[in-house]
Amino acid sequence: MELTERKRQILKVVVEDYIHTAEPVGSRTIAGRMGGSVSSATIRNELADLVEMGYLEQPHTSAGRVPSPKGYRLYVNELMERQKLSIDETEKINQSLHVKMEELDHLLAQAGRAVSAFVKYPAYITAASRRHVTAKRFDLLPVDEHKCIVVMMMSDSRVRSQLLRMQLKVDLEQLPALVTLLNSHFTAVSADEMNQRLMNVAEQVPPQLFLLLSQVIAYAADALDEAGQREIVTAGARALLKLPEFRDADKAHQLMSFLADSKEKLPMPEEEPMKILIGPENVSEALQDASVVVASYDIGDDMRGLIGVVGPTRMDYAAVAARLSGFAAGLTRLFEKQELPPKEEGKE
Amino acid sequence: MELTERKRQILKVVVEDYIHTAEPVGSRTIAGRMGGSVSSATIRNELADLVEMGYLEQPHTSAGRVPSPKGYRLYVNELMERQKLSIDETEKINQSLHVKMEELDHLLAQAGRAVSAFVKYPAYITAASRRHVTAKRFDLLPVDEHKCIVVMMMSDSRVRSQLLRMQLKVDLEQLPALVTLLNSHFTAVSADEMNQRLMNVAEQVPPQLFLLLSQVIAYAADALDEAGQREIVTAGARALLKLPEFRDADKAHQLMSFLADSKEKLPMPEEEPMKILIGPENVSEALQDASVVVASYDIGDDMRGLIGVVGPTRMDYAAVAARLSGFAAGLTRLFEKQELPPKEEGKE
DNA sequence: CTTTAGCACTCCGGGGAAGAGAGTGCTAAA
DNA sequence: TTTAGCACTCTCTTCCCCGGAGTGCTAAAG
Repeated sequence: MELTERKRQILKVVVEDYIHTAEPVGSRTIAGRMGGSVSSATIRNELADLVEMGYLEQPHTSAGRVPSPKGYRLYVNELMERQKLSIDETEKINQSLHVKMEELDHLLAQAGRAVSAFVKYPAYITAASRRHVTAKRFDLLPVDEHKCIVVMMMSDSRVRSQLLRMQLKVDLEQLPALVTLLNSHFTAVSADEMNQRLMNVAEQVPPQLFLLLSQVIAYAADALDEAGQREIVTAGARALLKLPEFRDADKAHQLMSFLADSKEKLPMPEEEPMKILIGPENVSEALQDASVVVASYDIGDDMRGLIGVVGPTRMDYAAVAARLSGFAAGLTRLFEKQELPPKEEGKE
Repeated sequence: MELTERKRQILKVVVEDYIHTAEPVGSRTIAGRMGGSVSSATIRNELADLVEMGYLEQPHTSAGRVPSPKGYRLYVNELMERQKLSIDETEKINQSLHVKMEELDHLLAQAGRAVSAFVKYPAYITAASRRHVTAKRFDLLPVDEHKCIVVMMMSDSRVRSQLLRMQLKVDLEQLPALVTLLNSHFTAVSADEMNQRLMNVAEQVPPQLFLLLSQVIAYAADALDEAGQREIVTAGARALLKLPEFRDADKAHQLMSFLADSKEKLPMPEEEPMKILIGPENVSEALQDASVVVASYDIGDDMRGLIGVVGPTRMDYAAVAARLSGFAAGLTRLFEKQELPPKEEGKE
C-alpha cells in the first residue's frame, strides 16, 4: 500500500494532537484539523490503512488512533517541522547558562536543571574527555614538616590539589629535587605506567622520600582515573509525575530508579550532533516505553559532552529537539569563550 | 481526664500498628495486641477518651483510630523504645560510609544516598563550617608566561587551587615576592578585609603584578565565600512513591519539588544531637503533613554537619532515629580518624 | 464504679448494571 | 473515490446495593 501525501498529513495531525492531549485521536478531530476539505468518513478509511501499515495503533475497537513507535519514527524523520526558537527563548537559555563559572561539575548540574525546567522532562548531562588524560606538571608545597600540598596539572589543563600527610618527616630541602623527578619521570604517562616507573626509581631515592613519592603517585593515579570517568548528572526526574502516562506511582518509580541508578545505561551516542531514540529503539529494558533525545556539545577542543532528555514516547520531539540544540550550542559557545576548561577550581 | 498507664499502652499499640499498616486501627486488633487481658469494648471506651484528649483521630465514624500529631509527639517523647541497631546493621552502615575518601561533596552525596536506602525515606545532608573560614597560606606556581596556578590553603585545612590566565605577561622572577606579600598581608582575614587591603597595597606594587594579585584575591574571596555556604544534598526522593500516602502523583510531586528547590527551608536545628519534627511542628508549608528527623555529626573540630530524613507523619520514628544516629556516629568517627577534612582534593 | 457482652447503626469500598458518549466499520448512494 | 447514514462496540461514569469492619450505646455482670 502506498503512503500517499494525504496519509502523511493525517499521520502528522495524529502525532501532533496526541502529543498534546495524550488522548486517542478520532476521525472527526482530524477532519477538523485538516480544514474541512475532507469528511471524517474518508479519514476513517485512511486511518484503517495507516493502522494496517503499522504507523498507528488502536487501543481498542472504537477508540481513536494512537501513533506507534514506527509512526513516531516517520514523524521525526520526515514530517516534523524543525522548530526555530524565538530570540526571546534563546536569550533565556543562554541566560540560564550564564552563571558564575565554577567547577565543571556544578555547571553541568546547573545546565541539567535548566534543560529539565525548559522542556518539562527529566534530563541528564555528562562530560567526557576525548582522549586520555595524563599528568602534565607536578608541584609540592611544604606546609609544615608533616604536611605538604601536592598540585597536579593535567593534560587537559585541569588542576587538582591535595593536602598530603607525611608518615615520615621529610627534609624540606629535598622537595625541589623530588618535584624535578616527578616532572621528568611521571608526566605524560598513564596511571599504570606511573606505578611501573615508581618501581624503577625505588632504589635511586632515599626511603623517606620514596614513601612521599608513592603517596603522590597514588594520588595522581586516583585523580587521573577519576578524570577519565564520565560522571552523569540527572535532573528533574519529578517532572515525570506531571505526565499522564506516569500517574501510576509504580511506573514513575521504576523509571526514576533507572535514572538514578543505572546511569551507565543511558543512551550515549558517540557521533551524531543529535539523536532521537523512540520506545523500543532503546536498548535498556526500562526505556522501552520511553523516548530519549540526546545532543552533544563541545568543551573546548579536548572534551565533549552530552545532554539528553527522557520522556514518554508521546514526547514533544520538535520542541525538545529545538531547545536541546539551543542548549548544546549555548554550552559549546560558553566553553569556546573561556577556551578549554573554564575556571579550574580546587574543592575539598 | 487522666492519661492512665493503660491509655498510654493503647496509644503505643495504635501508633506502632498504624506505622506499619497505614490503616486505621480497630479496637479488636488492639485487644489482640494487648494479650487478650481486656475486651474490645473496654478498649473502645479508652479510645473514645484518647480521641477526646486529642491523641487520636477518627477518619470517620466507624473507622478505626489514627494517631494525631499530638499522639505521635507523646509516642516519640515517652512511649517509643529506643531501638538498638544490631551489630550486623551497624557494620553495614559503616561499610556504606567506607568509601575511598574523596571530596567532602562526594562523600556527603554518598552518605545521603546510603541513609535514604537504609531508612527507605528521602534524606538530606549538609556540612557547615562552625567558624569563619579564612585563607591560611598562598602559593603561586608558574606554568608558562601566560598562566599560573594559585593554591590556597584555608584555615580549616582545605585546599583549593585554580589555573589563572594572566592578562599581562609577568616576570616569573617576581612571583616569589608576590607570594610573600600574599602570605603576609592576606591571610587570616575575611574576604571584605582582603579587598580592603588590596586597595591599600595598590601603589606599592608594579601594575602588571597588581593585576595578577587582584585576580588571586578575587579567586580567594570567591572560594572562601563558597566554603562558608552550606550546600545541601538530597537523595532518594523517589522513595516517597512507595508510600501509600504519596500514591497521589500530585502530592508526591509537591513534596519532591520542595525537597529539590527549597533546600534552605529544610529543618536545620543548631543544638540538639537529634531532633524530630512532626507534621505541623514544621514551619514549612510543604512539610505540614510530613515529619522530619535530623541528626548532627562532627567533621573534625571545626565543622559540623546535619543528616535528615523526611517522611510521612506515619514514620517509623524508632527505626529512623536509631539508623540516623548510627550514621551520625559513623560519620563523626570517619572524620575523627582522618583528623580534620580528609583527603583534600582539587576538582575542575 | 469498671468491665463486658450484645446489638443496632454508620460508613467505606467493591462489584455489578445502566446509560451516555465517542468513535468505528460498513453499506449504499453521490 | 468520497460521503452520509447508521448500527455497533467499547469505555467511562454514575448509581446503587451489599458486605464487612468498626463503632457507640445499653444493660448486665463483676
